[in-house]
Amino acid sequence: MKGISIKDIAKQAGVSPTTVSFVLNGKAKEKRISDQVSKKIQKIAGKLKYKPNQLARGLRTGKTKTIGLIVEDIANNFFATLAKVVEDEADKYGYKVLYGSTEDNTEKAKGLLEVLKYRQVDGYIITPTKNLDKEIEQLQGAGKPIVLMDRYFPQMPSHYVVVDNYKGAYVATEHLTKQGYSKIAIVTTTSDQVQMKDRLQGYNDALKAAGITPNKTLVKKLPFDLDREGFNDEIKKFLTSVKGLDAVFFATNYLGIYGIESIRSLGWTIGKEIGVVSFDDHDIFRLHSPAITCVAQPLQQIGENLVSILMKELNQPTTALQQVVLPLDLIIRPSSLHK
Amino acid sequence: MKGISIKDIAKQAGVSPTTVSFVLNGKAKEKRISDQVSKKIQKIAGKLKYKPNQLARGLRTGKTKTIGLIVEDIANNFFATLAKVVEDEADKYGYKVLYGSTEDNTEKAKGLLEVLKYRQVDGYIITPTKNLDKEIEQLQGAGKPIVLMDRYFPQMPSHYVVVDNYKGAYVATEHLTKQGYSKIAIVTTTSDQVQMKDRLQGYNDALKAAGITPNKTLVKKLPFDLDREGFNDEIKKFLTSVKGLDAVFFATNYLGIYGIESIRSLGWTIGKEIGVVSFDDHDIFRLHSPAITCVAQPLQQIGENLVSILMKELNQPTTALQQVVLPLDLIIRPSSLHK
DNA sequence: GAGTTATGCTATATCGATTTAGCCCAGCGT
DNA sequence: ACGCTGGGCTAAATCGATATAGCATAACTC
Repeated sequence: MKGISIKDIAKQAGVSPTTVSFVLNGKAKEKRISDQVSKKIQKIAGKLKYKPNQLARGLRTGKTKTIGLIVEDIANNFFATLAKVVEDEADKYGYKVLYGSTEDNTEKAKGLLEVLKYRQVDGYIITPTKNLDKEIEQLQGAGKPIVLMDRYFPQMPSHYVVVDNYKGAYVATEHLTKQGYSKIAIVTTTSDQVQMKDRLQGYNDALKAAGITPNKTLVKKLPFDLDREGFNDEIKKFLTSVKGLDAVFFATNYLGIYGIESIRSLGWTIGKEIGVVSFDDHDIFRLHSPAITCVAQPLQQIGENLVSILMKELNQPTTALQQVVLPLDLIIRPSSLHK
Repeated sequence: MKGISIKDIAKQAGVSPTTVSFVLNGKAKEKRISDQVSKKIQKIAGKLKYKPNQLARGLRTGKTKTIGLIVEDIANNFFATLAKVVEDEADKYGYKVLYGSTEDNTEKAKGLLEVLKYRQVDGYIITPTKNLDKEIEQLQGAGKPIVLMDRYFPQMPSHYVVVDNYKGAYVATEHLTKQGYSKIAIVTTTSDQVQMKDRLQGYNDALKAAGITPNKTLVKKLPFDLDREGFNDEIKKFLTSVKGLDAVFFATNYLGIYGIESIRSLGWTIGKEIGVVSFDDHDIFRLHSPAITCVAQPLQQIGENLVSILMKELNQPTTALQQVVLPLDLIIRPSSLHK
């Protein structure tokens, strides 16, 4: 039970494998194969349910019809949902997806790139970790299409699809100031990559615009690799250390989730004693009591853009960089309204 | 920049590609290659960072070191987390994973199997949809190792890893009865696959054991393909239609999530007016106020078992069926304590 | 009717690895 | 000196598809 090959069809049709290949690749006209033979081959191929062996084809053509998707953490709701969008979109073009999670670890990311490379994926969608620019440039140099997501390297030209992190954070913070909150903290990551920098900058600028002077003691940066308890401990320690704190902005969805948990275990009432806003939407934020205000990312759009750019590059590489910055939505909920 | 091939190494070492292949595949001794040559080849391969082209190797050997993972919905927390475990475990054996979501749709599942088949994956981990048994049997007949997860076909022999759904549902329901709830509804899916049947059976039997007669008007079955609004409408309609209802058991995590949302939009207080228990744990259940009692699945264990069984079958196919039923944990939280 | 062009198809090399069959040489026995 | 054994290595076939070069035969030109 090894599957039908092009030879089987050739034999049945009484022609050469070459002819079969031409016909099945739509080159019948171009290669001057008669309609008669052409139809006969089509019919036999249909009857035998012939599917070309992708390995053989890939070996010969160098195209595997596979794309590599590298995310931070596939178990995270944001990336999982995005992965599904990417998978669905890629499928429309006949591409399959190989995934991998970096856990925000550059060594793991390098390993993933290595594996995907020798599996000959045609193109990459990458959520880069810090310092991954060297490897990415190498791949680009090798002519592999790459689209970055969620973040990019400002000093390195590349295609990317990101969201307007600066404005998202600005609007979220501005919303808090307008609600009357004035001692507003931010809990963010230690990452100094562009997306987090922008969010911090948006937060700072919104404060200034409201006449509030940003204060370093109101900024807490946490590493990615803590466990749940670690996050909760750090957040609690931080929140209790700030005197007069009346609101917090969590800069990622997982920080928001840990943040809620921490605040609750401190016995504080969200929306009363402390205003809360988080980056990224999540079922939890919608269902929490009170529901949590957030800056939602347009997942469907991000995924569509990623795949469509990659496909364009796969089919007709251009020199023009495609850089998409999508707008964010502030979804206002009770967690930030009761000052 | 096409990557190093075995020929490049052969040329540099002044030997034939055959020799290189033998050495790099650990057959040096067996094929009587001298230590001298062997070491030289190793060294050159290391220096050039040689990675075998998986396509070529796959074409020749029929092994792609890739497994196909078919889940119900990769965007669902349960499957996403499991996917990550599977990915990590598979990686330990040098395998990569190709994913796909069925959306509980048999046609989509068939399509996925088709694609994975002609991508020559070595083995499959499948969350089967209804009526997928024919296709699965065919694959088994073709000698492809398959491990089913989450559910299986009772009439069809196969390897599988599932949880003790019957007992899980039994314990959850029993817990409710012990807390004094007596009019206990269940919201489950229309699926008549074994996992849902078992859960329903566990629910029914626990009621009987508590001296309560199961009542069909307390059972609501919903299809998979509703949207959020559809689920909420149906659940609300159902819950309000039952007179004297004092508790609900939601048979999957997404039903639990929609259920919470529905109950809240009805203005009922969970844990007071209505007891709630759900299958599967989820951050939402932990963080909800009140937190939701649930039957948690051992994700790590499930993933480890799936991969280890598959690897065993890949390396030394046996006739012995490996069927693992893992125990579940009832995590008691306030949503079911205040009768 | 010799030379040219078009038509319709095929033989063969190729992608990069693995695998089978077997060559060549040295050493040994008799 | 002849045959035999075993050590050390390689040529060539193979996996399945695609790409290149080219071979017949028919048709057309003048």
